[in-house]
Amino acid sequence: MSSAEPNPPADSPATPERSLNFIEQIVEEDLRTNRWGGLPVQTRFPPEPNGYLHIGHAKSICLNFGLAKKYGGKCNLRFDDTNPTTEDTEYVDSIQDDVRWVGFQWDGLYYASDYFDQLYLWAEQLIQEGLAYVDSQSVDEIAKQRGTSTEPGVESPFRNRSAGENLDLFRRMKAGEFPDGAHVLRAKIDMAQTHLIMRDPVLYRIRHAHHHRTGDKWCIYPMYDFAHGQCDSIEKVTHSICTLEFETHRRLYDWCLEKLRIFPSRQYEFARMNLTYTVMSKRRLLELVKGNLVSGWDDPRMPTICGLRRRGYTPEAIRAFCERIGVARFISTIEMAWLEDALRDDLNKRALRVMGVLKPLKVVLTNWPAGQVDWLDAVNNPEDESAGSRKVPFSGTLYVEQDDFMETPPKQFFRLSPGREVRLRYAYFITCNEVVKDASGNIVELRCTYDPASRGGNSPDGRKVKSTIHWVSAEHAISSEVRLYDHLCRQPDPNDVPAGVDWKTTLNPNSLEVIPSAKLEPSLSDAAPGSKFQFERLGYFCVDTVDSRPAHPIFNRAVTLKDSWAKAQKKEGG
RNA sequence: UACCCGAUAGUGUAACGGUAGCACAACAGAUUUUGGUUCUGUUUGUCCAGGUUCGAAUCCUGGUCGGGUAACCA
Repeated sequence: MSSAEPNPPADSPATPERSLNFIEQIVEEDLRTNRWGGLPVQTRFPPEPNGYLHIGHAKSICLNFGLAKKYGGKCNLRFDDTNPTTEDTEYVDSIQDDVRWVGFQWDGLYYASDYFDQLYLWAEQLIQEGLAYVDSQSVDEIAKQRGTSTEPGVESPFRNRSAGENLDLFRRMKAGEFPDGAHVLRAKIDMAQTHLIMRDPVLYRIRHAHHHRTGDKWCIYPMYDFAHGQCDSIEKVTHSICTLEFETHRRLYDWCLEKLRIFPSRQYEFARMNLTYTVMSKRRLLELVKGNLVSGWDDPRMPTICGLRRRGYTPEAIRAFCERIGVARFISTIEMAWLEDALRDDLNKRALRVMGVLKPLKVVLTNWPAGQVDWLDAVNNPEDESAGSRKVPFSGTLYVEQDDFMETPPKQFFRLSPGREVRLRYAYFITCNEVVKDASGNIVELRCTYDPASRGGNSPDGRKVKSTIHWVSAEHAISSEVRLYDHLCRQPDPNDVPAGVDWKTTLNPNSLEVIPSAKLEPSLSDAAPGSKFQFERLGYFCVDTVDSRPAHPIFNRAVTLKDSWAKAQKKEGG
């Protein structure tokens, strides 16, 4: 990870060979040509503290921090807090938590508001040099004069105020002499520019609002365009990476740095991503929270970092995902399967295996010695020998999954059915002899016999079974609430609705299924909040960090296991 | 509409004038005490039309389609 070796040997075990993304190419080119005169690569992650971070931000976090790490540079966390009316410390805290959780530590922690004094001085400088003026028109008037893409704008009648008058007015704006909206400071550029952003953009506006950090010190606040580039410049950011919608702003970004004659940070834009079966915009996420359509920002169905964390995602999986999706200038739609696959890939190697039955079907072993309990060895993780094994209790009354029994099975169904023998994982072969139904014909119990010689799961005579199913001992099982999560939206693109139809109609009504009392093996009774397990043959589950109580864990299903039987069935059913 | 940006298998992403590759998905098979994992194989692609060139995904021209911008938001 050190920058000492610009060209690590090909047999370096560090990271597998991957081609450079376009930003890495730029960085390497800059390094090669010594563009920054020996300055380290400096990046920054610049969230506005007005919402929670989501998986899209994770991409930016991994890019910015990853670049610094890869090239031996530094990355700052900087809050872009220039709009006091929408920002709050609640978000400042959550954002820091999330960045750390994703796995990065910033070099400097800054706020745009740290630089308000300097920014103000720069504004005065521009005024003095005739590059900015105070406009006393209303929002509407200014908007009207901006012109259109085809027609040039018209100059403000206040455009040619003297530097002295501008300075006086600007100082009085700062002093609080005017109400909101009375004046703005504008750059004096060119009202005929084809790039509308350059038609005398607003630099400062009056806002008599309490700021989460500077309190009531200021009543004028710089606009994004008059803050971001300068903040980058102050921090000697070499590569200022942002999303595509800021592309047109780059002209103004450069203009400010050039006119102020300060460190020439460069801005580069990459495409944000979309994820299938979910929404990502702050506005829509807020809609879900405010409308109580989810339980909060950290609802495990949310694509927020805290939601994914609560769901059971790991930082490693998130980072692997971000690495895999790449960086480009084309707005991509990533399949949710990629995210899920990244989690499975990580947890497969690390998660301990346990057995749990979600929808229990009682099995009585008719030849089991009454009252006997057998403690059987179960491997904790076949992918990791060092994870060891545990003892699981077995008795004459068990629960198996309802889905693992069919009275009249199709030919491809290998699991339990009348007259058929299957293996109980790590236990015995059992054969189903009788199906017990209630008055209305529902199957309520299976009566089976077990083969004592098959203890551990192998028959001495070498006979094979086509299937192994999971189970729990009825008298030893604990009952736990299990929450099964599915896609937030029912169609890949929630935006793909007819005009006038609310995207919320695409929400998946079955995105959460609560199982009040699943039957789980007893070792799970004291599972720690946040710990993750593979329930064999079902999926990866995480102990909920919010609602679990000591000795009463609640499990969230993070992701299912791949299930080729379910897939085949689904295909059959159309 | 104007300006800017983009377009490579189903989805992403490489190839930087010289054999279109990789991952995920899909499909088929092998292994398997998880219908998991792992392994092997297969299918599917350069938006269109011209031009330059021995040779074009790549360079040029025109078009098509998609996205962004037109806040006293960031």
